[in-house]
Amino acid sequence: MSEKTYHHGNLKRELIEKGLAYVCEYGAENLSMRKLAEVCGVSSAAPYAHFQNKEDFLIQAQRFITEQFTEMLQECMETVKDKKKILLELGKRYVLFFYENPSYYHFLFSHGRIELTEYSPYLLFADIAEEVFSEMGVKKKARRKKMLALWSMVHGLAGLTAMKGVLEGDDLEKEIEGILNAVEI
Amino acid sequence: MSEKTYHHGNLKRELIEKGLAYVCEYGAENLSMRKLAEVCGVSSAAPYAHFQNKEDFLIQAQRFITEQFTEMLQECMETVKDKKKILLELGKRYVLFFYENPSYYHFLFSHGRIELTEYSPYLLFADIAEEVFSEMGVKKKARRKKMLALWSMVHGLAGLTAMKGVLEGDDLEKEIEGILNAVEI
DNA sequence: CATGCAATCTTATCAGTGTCAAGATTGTTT
DNA sequence: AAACAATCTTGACACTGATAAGATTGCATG
Repeated sequence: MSEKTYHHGNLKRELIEKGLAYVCEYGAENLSMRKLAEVCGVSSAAPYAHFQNKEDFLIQAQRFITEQFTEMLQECMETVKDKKKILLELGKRYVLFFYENPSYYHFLFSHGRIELTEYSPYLLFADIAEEVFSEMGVKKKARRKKMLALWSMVHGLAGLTAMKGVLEGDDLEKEIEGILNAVEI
Repeated sequence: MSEKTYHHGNLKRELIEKGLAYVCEYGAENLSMRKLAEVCGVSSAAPYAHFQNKEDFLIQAQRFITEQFTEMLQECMETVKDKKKILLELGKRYVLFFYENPSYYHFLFSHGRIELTEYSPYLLFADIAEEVFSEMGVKKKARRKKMLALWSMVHGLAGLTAMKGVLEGDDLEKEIEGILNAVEI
């Protein structure tokens, strides 16, 4: 495990994991490829065997988080049987995911790097929302509006909680629930 | 005006203005102090007479935008007489402000640089919202929840529109209005 | 097994960046 | 006019992203 061999063996994966840990601790703007290489005990040019450039690394690291986010939402969908409560539950998880790692929110949505036109897991929530509204018999135009309103609220609340000092309760889950329930959609 | 003197005379202001223009065109991550100095026709160390460091420059540039944002909201408040429509109108302006300059949204909210605990103009919207709810007779606890829900939605919608491809209509103003009206607060 | 190939890693090296110290130039005050 | 503070330049340092050339290794093919 800790043998020093010429070939690292698992560098790409370790770069991403250590990189994300670094982002969480020191912020994305302080992450450098060289420091990252050093942390992984490898020369400063080694990462460029796995990533075209820094931008490419950041994109792949974002995808890594994105996958976890998607899995979390999908797992949530399967556990919640009550179709009526599913939107609330998904929203709560959406917000909590980024509350637990505020750095991820900034890291993901900061640089306009993420395209929302193509399919992206962040649309997952939007898709589910639209589906639920559809089952509730809401018509297409209104459905899209409701979906965007809900998605905006959830995404916005995630952003606000990722900033300092907006939400501070002992029972955050209840607090989020209360906010999301404060509007009639 | 375009005389080349040793003392620039208005450098601090020009650095901020040209800096923001640069951010809008090429993105905040490509802005460097040296390039900025060059654009202003001044040596690379000159900016450091006006700003402690890059971070300090960014903060002051953010304040510059923040002031415009605040003025815009306040002007909006004065023109709209109907108290019931004021929240919708403010929300619309909030979103449109960042739609017109998506770079500003990323520039302002990306780096966790902005503290929302202390008084910040972004709380202005929240403050007004809470006031309006208060006049509507909503009680304190519920009022706060409604306020946060509305603020989240507006702020989130601003964020989504600042990304590519979420909102694309001929009449964007109507579209935003429709979305904000899709929920009963 | 050995030979060759492709992947991986290292060692320079380059241009660009943030930042500072020292000194030059200027506006302002006394 | 002289002194001072503000402003700007030059020159330097360490750090960064990135590339080219070469070293080391795993693996497939004969």
